Amino acid sequence: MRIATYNVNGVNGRLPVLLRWLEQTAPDIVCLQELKAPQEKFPEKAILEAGYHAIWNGQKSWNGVAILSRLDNIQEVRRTLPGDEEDTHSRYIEAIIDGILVGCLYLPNGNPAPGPKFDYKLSWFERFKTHAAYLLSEEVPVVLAGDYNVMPTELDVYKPERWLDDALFRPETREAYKTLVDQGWTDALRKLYPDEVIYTFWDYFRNAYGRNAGLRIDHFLLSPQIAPRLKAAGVDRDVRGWEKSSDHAPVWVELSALVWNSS
DNA sequence: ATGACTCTTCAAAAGAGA
Repeated sequence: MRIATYNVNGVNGRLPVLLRWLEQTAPDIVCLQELKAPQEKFPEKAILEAGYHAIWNGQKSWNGVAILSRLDNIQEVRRTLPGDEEDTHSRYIEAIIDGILVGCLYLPNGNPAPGPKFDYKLSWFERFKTHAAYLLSEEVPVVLAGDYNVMPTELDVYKPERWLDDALFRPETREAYKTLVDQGWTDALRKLYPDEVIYTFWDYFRNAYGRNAGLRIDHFLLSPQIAPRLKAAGVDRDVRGWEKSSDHAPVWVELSALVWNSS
């Protein structure tokens, strides 16, 4: 079972890239962020023809998240993050697929910081932590995948000293991520590659991809009921080099079907 | 320290992204 997450940066503008990547790598489940499309403009037909059923939460111009599955077995649980009825951003959607609860998130960027956008980021983060703690209390297999807009440590930034005041790297943001993980989650890529430089984003400026001036901001968090099934994980780095690519690359985890019980 | 690029939209300039 392969689950992937991909910030597409415009699901219609990037559709050829998305379809090519789906065909090449054929993940079982896909979380998409930054659809940048209203609900009625989601390319459902093209996605279906590519072999995927989908649920999505669109929004005009910005945000937007979706969950795709090769099997028609998506049980939608929610399409908003609990805790603030006033929040109009489409940044969260959650479903149960094959007994796995999948949460697809697009955490706010938060720049410029400090300011109202940074406040929104931190309050969204707090709501997300509250919900994540609830999911842990359910003691079921949970995968929280998406664009967290956080570089967790200095290892995750090409030049940490340049990002100290940025909303993606400020102490408050890193602390929020750390306390989230410390609830009992496994950061899948760091678990398998504790010391490696891994990036999931390279901006469009100054040949950042060519220079490998990247960031690791797209993450997979696994609950204890599924973390032992983690077999492999990686970044489809080459996709970032394709024509008309998103500024993010897809990230994936491979989960074994069964856990070996040593007792 | 700036600005580099690319997306979106009542469709030209502007906001957002990270």
